[in-house]
Amino acid sequence: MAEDRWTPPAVMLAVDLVILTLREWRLHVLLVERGVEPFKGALALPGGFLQHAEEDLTAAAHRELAEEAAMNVETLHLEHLGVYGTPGRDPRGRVVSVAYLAIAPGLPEPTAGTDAAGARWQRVDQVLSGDLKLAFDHWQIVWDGVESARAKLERSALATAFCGPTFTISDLQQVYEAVWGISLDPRNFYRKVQKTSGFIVAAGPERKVTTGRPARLFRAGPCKVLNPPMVRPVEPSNAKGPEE
Amino acid sequence: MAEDRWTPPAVMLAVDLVILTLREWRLHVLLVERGVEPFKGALALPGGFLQHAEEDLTAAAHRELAEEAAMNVETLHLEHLGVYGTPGRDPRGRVVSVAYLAIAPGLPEPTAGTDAAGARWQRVDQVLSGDLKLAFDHWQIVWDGVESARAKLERSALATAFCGPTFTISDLQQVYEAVWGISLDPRNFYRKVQKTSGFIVAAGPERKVTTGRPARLFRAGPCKVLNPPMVRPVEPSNAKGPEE
DNA sequence: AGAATAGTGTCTTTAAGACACTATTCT
DNA sequence: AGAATAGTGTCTTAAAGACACTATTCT
Repeated sequence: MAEDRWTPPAVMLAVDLVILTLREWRLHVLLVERGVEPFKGALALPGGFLQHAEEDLTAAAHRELAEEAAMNVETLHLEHLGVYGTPGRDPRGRVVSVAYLAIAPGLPEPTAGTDAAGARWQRVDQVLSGDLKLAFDHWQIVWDGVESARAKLERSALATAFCGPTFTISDLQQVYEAVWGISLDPRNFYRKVQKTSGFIVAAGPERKVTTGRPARLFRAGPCKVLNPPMVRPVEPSNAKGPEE
Repeated sequence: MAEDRWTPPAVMLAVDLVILTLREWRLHVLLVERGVEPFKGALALPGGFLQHAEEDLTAAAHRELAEEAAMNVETLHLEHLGVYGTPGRDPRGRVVSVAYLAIAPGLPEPTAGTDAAGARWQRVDQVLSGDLKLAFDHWQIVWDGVESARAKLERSALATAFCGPTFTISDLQQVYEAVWGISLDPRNFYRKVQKTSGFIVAAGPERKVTTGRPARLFRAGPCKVLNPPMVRPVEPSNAKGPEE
């Protein structure tokens, strides 16, 4: 350990991206078909190695997104999700991957980039159920990303980011229902979001193009932290201890 | 980008450890005095480079803890805290550091290890206030670790882990007060913890060695997730949006 | 008129916040 | 007796859960 002139071992550093969006009221994740070995042809998260030793991690993440999915979304807010570095997770050697999470409204249809044979949106439920197999440990990364997104809806005003610039209250409710995978009472939901000051603000008396009574439109409000938080109904397990 | 035989750049990977404990009802963090350049002599978090390319990250974290603080705490549960990889954060080159967080009850007094001139507990408030300067970006890492610990107290039964095997309710209250840095109403606290099923369980009719009425002892219960969570009083800022 | 969707009101229950009092040990 | 700490009870208020009804547009 205290050898002279010892230099630390080098590892390969990669970034992986969990990009979540809502399409047809279902949560989707951006996946690419790998164009190179290993796992050539398999589905995987967009991502890749750092390009040079001084590249910033988030810069690498944005670059990979552009390269593999031709998505030049500079405004996309990437957030640290976790580190995946178990030895043996990548057959090419020791690869430590830093995962980032982004959540956004209807993103454009991606197109194939240089390193991937194709990029497309896949339903998250099909990934998590195992119907779609992913390369490496990417199933775990997607799981962690979805869990993180679900938790964020509780305390942050993130749900509005899933909608367009303006939206109706039932649009917003459908975001919660799609991400949480449950259904909510519309009456209690209306009350809750309207009394959470700064969550949503009216966006003019516009109307909407459907049958039935037209809905009022809203925009995201200035309040970014929901207090009190939205409550996610608890699944029966572990709500009560097995005491008594 | 699509060069043949291109190999990714190597980076140096380090681990850093935020070990939090409670001593004299104040939150303390384990710091070492650096024995080598850079920042020789300065205070820093325990941590260091991976030893070999196949070392597991958590294994490296435990090894550094043993080396730098002579703390062989195999049972210590380390949890991923974040990644700190801004280019330039380490004068030796591109170093990406993975930070881990551990929270534990009265840990032993550390002793100096091989790579550090000394290891000791420092009060977290003195670090966060800037009275104690830390090497690298370790101030930020400590901040993130403390924030994470504060948030964990809300939804998890972690606070019991700060106490010994048995504890009184006011012991537990003091954990919350020390970590959150506020004071709580003992009557409401009693009610809350007692009605949170599975949080604490009675540990016999034992008594305690102080003046005044002896207190009942409890042990940590089986319930790991607090539902509903403990509520942390909100600081006045951002509780309300600036609307209306 | 009737279908379809939007929006509001009320009652109940749970739990937090703010209080004051009783209980048990010690010297 | 009095000091010191432990523990309980009550009232009020905020907010979630569970309901049924009214409102506005379309065909």
